[in-house]
Amino acid sequence: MTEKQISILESALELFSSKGFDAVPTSLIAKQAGVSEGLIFRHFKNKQGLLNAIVQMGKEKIAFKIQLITEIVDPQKRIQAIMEIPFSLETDQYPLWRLIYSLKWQQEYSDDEFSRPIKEVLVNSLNELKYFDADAEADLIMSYMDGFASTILLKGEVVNKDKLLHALRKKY
Amino acid sequence: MTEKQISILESALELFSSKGFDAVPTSLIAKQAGVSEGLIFRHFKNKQGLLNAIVQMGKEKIAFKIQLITEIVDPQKRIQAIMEIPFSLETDQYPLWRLIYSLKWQQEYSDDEFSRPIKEVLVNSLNELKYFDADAEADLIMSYMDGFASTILLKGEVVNKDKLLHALRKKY
Amino acid sequence: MTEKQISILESALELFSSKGFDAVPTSLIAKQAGVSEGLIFRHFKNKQGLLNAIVQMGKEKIAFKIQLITEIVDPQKRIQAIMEIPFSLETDQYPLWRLIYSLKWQQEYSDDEFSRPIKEVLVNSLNELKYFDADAEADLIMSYMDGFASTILLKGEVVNKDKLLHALRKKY
Amino acid sequence: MTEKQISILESALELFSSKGFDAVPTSLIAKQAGVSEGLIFRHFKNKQGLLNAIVQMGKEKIAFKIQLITEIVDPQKRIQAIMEIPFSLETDQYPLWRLIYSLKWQQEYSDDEFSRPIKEVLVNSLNELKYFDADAEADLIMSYMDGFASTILLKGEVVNKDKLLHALRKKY
DNA sequence: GATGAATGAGAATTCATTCAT
DNA sequence: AATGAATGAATTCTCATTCAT
Repeated sequence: MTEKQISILESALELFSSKGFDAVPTSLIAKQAGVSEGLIFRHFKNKQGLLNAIVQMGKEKIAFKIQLITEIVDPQKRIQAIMEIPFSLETDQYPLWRLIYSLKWQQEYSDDEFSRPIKEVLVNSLNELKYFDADAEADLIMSYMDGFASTILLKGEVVNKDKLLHALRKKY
Repeated sequence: MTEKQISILESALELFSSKGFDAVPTSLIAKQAGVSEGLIFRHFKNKQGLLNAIVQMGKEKIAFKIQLITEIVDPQKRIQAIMEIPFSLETDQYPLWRLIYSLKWQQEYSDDEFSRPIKEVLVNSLNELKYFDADAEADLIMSYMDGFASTILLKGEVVNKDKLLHALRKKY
Repeated sequence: MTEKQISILESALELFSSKGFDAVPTSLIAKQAGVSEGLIFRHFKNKQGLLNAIVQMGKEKIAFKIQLITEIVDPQKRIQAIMEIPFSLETDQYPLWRLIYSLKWQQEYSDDEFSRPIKEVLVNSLNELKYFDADAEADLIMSYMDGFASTILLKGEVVNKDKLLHALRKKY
Repeated sequence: MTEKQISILESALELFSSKGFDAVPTSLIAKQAGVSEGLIFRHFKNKQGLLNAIVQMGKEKIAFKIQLITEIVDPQKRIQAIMEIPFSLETDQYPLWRLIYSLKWQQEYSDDEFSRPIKEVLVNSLNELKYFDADAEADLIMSYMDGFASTILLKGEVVNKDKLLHALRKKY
């Protein structure tokens, strides 16, 4: 990937995640990336292709994170690691996650490839722990996660993350 | 409000909530509402005005719901009622809530007028219960709520709401 | 003519003369006249009909002015009276004249019915005075008149009318 | 400036000057210029921007003309040169001048940047000639000019320009 | 006579995308 | 690879006009 390709991806991610895919003209992406308008189409075929590329990168990053978690032997600790993902995100990863969360709400672009691998780990871990209804329990945990993630991604530094994390640990 | 105005609002809500504000052309709204496109602008000034009208109605509906909850005397029960809002939504209210949740992710349209009154009730109730850090605790509860709401609104009938609710009651 | 008809005509004249016929929506005329939008069309058939009505009134006012001037016996004095028309306009007549002058520049609406009767008086008077080329001389005088009229109508109180008039009298 | 930009400017000038700015749709300009409608907006931002570009070019042409006149040493001759500007216009410059004169009558677009430099030259020249009230005298001369210009631009070949010019020279 | 809701044609403007260079 | 001029299809919005009441 050339420097300009990366620049396009970064600008697009930034803009898509703050304004929404449909609200961002490709011309603005090009401008912010410091490239010509045509270049986006040479590299990514069309606007949707640009989104796909970003989403693909996102999936890989998540897969990597999940991979690490899978290696934890204790299922209890594995589950906890999953739940604490939202708290472990670096600020520079926020745009990607914000984009992923915002796309959920749009029929057209929605895609559960993001949550599926996470849920799998949870179900497996819960089964190891002999939970009766692992699937429903996994949904519950994923709900908590989504709630925390939303709070953190949207309120940013306004919310007291440590307090939230502390409460979460006590409750769970 | 004339019949056609209502029809426009309903179609717009339906479409905005499933595809996203920016992805819906006014021509489609008009078509679905069975009115001329010009009528949208006569009644709501512009597309944003149409969104505002929907959002305003939403705020009023929420205010009403909150009002009822405020009348619960036992603070513990009041908090529980708040947390269980996502579970008590009628299916025909889903579009409004989906729209509200999706707008959160768009800088341009985001507006915390929805969550503020809810948080207020929580903070007041927690104070009555002499919680040490009512504000952070309220944020925590709101996180749970958001998580459940997202799950219910997005997965709809796929997820086992009773199971979730049961789990929630046990945990909290 | 009802009060509302007059109100429509006045608002339309005011608006057409300051912004130009094509730049004024009928809705604005209705609003400013304090009547419903539909009423304009009931009374004047269409927007063009409204302009025609104003223009017709204008022609009548001018015809009246010319009539008075025709009654002057001395051809020299008659010519002078013509030339001084721009200086004798009441401020409340400015909008009508501004409209007439602005329409001149639009092919579509241009119409020399305004200047023709004036030129006729001039040519007749010049013939009485045995001018060699009365037609060309009339054009010259009309040019002066147009120049003064433009200056007065556009600069309004900014320009020193007495000074202009004095100069005109001396020169001619 | 590309060929197409020039073509747009020429078509727009032609159309604006004959029908008036507000009476000309951009689609017509594009058609006449042989370009896509979108191109107008790419190059000139919006319809007003197109007008501005034309007006700007006009100002530069006038500035050039004035510059030449400024170089005349004899103030008497300088004034005469100014007065005779309307007579010295080439037919292909008529559209520009017609546009300028028609815009005068529209509040929204009116702009005295056209007349100001001309008046300045006049005032300076009259001061050199020790005129008592140079400013009022300049207004007078500008009135003459405007009158002749209107006549020439609107009547075109119908009017006998030589005769007018001859009369003007004799009178002044 | 008067209202104002409603229409539909068209106007300005945007924007993804193509293409010659 | 990269540019930026150009396109054309949509999109938002305007406005003269009609019509039921």
